[in-house]
Amino acid sequence: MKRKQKSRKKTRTADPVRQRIVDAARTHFLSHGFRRVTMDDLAVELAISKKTLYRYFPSKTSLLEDVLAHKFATVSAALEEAAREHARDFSSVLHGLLATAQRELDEIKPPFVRDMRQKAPHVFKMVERRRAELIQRHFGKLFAEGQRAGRVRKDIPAKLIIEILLGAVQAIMNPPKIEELGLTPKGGFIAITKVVLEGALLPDRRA
Amino acid sequence: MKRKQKSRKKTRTADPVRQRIVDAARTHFLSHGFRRVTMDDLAVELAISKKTLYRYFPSKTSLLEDVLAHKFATVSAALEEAAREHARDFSSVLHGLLATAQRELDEIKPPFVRDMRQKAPHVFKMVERRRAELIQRHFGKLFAEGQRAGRVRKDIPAKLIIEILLGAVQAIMNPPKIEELGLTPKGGFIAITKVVLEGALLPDRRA
DNA sequence: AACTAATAATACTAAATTAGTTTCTATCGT
DNA sequence: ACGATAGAAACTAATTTAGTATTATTAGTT
Repeated sequence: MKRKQKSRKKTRTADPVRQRIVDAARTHFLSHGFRRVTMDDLAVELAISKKTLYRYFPSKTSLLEDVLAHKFATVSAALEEAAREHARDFSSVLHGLLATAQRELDEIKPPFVRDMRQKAPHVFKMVERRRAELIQRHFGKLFAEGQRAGRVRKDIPAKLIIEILLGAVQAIMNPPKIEELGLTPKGGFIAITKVVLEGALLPDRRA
Repeated sequence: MKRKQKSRKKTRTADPVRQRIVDAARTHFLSHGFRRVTMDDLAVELAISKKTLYRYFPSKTSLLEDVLAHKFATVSAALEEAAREHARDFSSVLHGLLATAQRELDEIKPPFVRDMRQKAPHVFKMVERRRAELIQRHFGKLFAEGQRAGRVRKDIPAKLIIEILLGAVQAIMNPPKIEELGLTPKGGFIAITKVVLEGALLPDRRA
């Protein structure tokens, strides 16, 4: 009898041990890749036994699935929160969304992407798809409104403008570049959004 | 006879392929650890065959040795250069040395240290020893002069003051903390050196 | 064209590592 | 004391990896 019958509604997400495992796995998977992180490593780092690890997750793969699900949920919530918090005007919301996206996406390092692309193409596709959905949902709405309000040019797909912004942020907002350019993190965002927005925005007709 | 003619004064170390290998290995070893970087990974990344890799280095261990030797040489040269460049006054030199040390030491991430400590204790000891030598050589001289000149208090070992400084830099000068504190990288250094120096320096008697 | 030297690509092997299981023992709340 | 849980460690089967050998290709030289 392996199954626990007592509390079947033991909320999957609220178990603190489970949460600790997912957190540690997320950190290491995303920064070092899936292959490179062993279950033994995780157990040692968490100071739990492998047995306990496997009590919470039947396999390494299932742990990865939970990590990804959790990560997407976190990012989506953070983007929503950012939009709500900065809901003053277009560029304010955009700024908040970009900063949040950068902060969250920065955790995903090349080794992880390489691992997924190479050894789990279906997972890779899924990640790409969900990334696109997230962008569409959180940025797309903003830009669609901007276009309706005549604040954003319509001759270039909003999706493309968004990717240009994200690409610029990804390229600039890393420590060496920041230092090289003598910026603060905040200053970097301001500069990027200023540059791209003043290229992307139509002249304000209210003036 | 076919021979490289480009720089004859460096015939021993100037092989560009060898240099590329050491560079890539350094980056990956120091950031992900020794275990987690495979020779196949390196070969693929460098777009060379394993055969070529093993033509330049007889074993993975020998590659590690070269990486470490090269790293120490680089750090030492960078510190010398920093001291020369900022050779105006005590705090200017110190500032330059700290910034350089931070930049160079930041490449060495926990997984590498863990690997060395766990699987190659003698290498770990060697690294620690050479680190201490470097610090002694580059910082020690500066502080000894400072003490002779009556600019640095003598009742606390210079070595300890230096480690306090380095510890503070290590603790503060990472992106999350920098952002959390709303600093620029440069501003962080200025704040740290100011705080610690004004605690470490005797009042200037010329006034 | 033939020769030489270097290398990419690939396949291979022996050794090491790892995902997942099992056994044994200790702890803890009831 | 009981029953469930967890740590520690040994274990196994499957995978991975360091290092080697083979072959084919390229480029320069004679």
